[in-house]
Amino acid sequence: MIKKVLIAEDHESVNISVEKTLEELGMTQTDYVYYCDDALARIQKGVQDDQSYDLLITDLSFIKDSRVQKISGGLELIPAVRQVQPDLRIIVFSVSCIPSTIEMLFGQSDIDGYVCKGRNDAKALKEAIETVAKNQRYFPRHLTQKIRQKNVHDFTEYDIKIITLLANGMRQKDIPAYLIEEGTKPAGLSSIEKRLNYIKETLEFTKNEQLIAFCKDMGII
Amino acid sequence: MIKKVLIAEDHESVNISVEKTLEELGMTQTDYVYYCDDALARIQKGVQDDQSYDLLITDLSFIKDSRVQKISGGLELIPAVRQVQPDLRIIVFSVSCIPSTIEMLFGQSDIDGYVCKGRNDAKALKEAIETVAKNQRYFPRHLTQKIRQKNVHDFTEYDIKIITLLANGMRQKDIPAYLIEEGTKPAGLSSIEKRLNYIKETLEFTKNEQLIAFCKDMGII
DNA sequence: ATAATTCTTACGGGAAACCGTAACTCTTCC
DNA sequence: GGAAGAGTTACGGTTTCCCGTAAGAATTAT
Repeated sequence: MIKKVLIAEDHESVNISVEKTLEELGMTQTDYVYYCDDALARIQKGVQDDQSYDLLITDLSFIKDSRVQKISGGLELIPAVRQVQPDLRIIVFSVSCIPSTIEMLFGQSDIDGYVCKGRNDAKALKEAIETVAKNQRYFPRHLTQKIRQKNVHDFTEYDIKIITLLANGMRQKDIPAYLIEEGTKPAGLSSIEKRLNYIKETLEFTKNEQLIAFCKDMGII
Repeated sequence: MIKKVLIAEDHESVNISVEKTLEELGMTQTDYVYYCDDALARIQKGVQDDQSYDLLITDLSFIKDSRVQKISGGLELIPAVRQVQPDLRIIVFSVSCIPSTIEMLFGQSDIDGYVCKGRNDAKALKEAIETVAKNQRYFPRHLTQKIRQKNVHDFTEYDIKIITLLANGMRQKDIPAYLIEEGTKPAGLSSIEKRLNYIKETLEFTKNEQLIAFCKDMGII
């Protein structure tokens, strides 16, 4: 039974409608926070006071502003929360729809639901909450297909690291030194080239610029 | 006096809270659409039936899906709408917060308000609607400062065209031919290089990849 | 332990991008 | 009409990136 819900979402407008959805489901005991640090603090307090939350609905990306935060986004928040309250149910509510990230969240962080923001997201969120309330997992329908069809490249952490470096303006030839410094392998320039080529080939891209644009669109970086 | 309002916004969850905000302001005659083409059609119909809208609240970026659209986003929708109904009030409600785009919208398209999605966006939107109802313009407060400081490069249409081509995977050396075909000037490779260099220099970027990433972040392309 | 396989790296030729300079064209002003 | 100036383009040298091949290292199997 879900009673106490915490919403972690920086967009007030989204917050409002999530709250409304919860109301419609008869869940009136809702709190909302605009920052990840606040979310973790609330959950910690809930556990301490023996009034722990039943469900966390969280975004992944949070806008940075003047308030400096330890936790910068949902991807960091979720593991932190898991440590504090392992039995908390978690639904992720985000614009980004990257199969590999979603799979990772279900696998590693054991989240209970994922809803992509977009057309019909409110209905989907409602469904998700209802499903999770029944102790089931909610997996975005259209994604089960997407994950099957492997024409979409599955970005590994390594891929994301390289692409991020490029997007930050690092020259390809300088990346090996950086990776060695960081202890990431493989670090050879050829390996990096090869990997980038492979990614571009599978996605039928010709240039790095195109890849960067794609990754930004997909919310991968 | 604002009575009839159209909301063009692809995220259902945002739509719901915008509607709620309008309700709180006593505006119950609201329609909402998830696609730009629908928005234009509704406005056209309103004008024809002599039941035109008083206010349009629109997002800028719309997710592409299976439904093919003529108008892909708010930046195209707004001028099209202006042609159909020049006196319509327009408030843009978007995540992207690029001073030059906002200035352009106020200047060229004569919009009445701009609200950035984020923390407190619902309150800001409410303020904006109230302000516009009083026949005043609503300009995001924190942006007046940002626009003053000109360290941010002002992207021209030409810039955006080139950068978009790069992001689509076109090789730099192939761009001149394309621009000549299109009738855009200057088309020389040197001019393109020079312009890209200038942009990168002012933004203190080193590589095209970085520029693409930046433009995607800012919603410029 | 050795062979086979896979993964990683090094190297080199060629293409593209980068960058400065100089020539060219077009407007503007006298 | 001619000169000055800004804007555009052409060209050449350098760097970086691209891409294929082959050598080397690590892992697994025999």
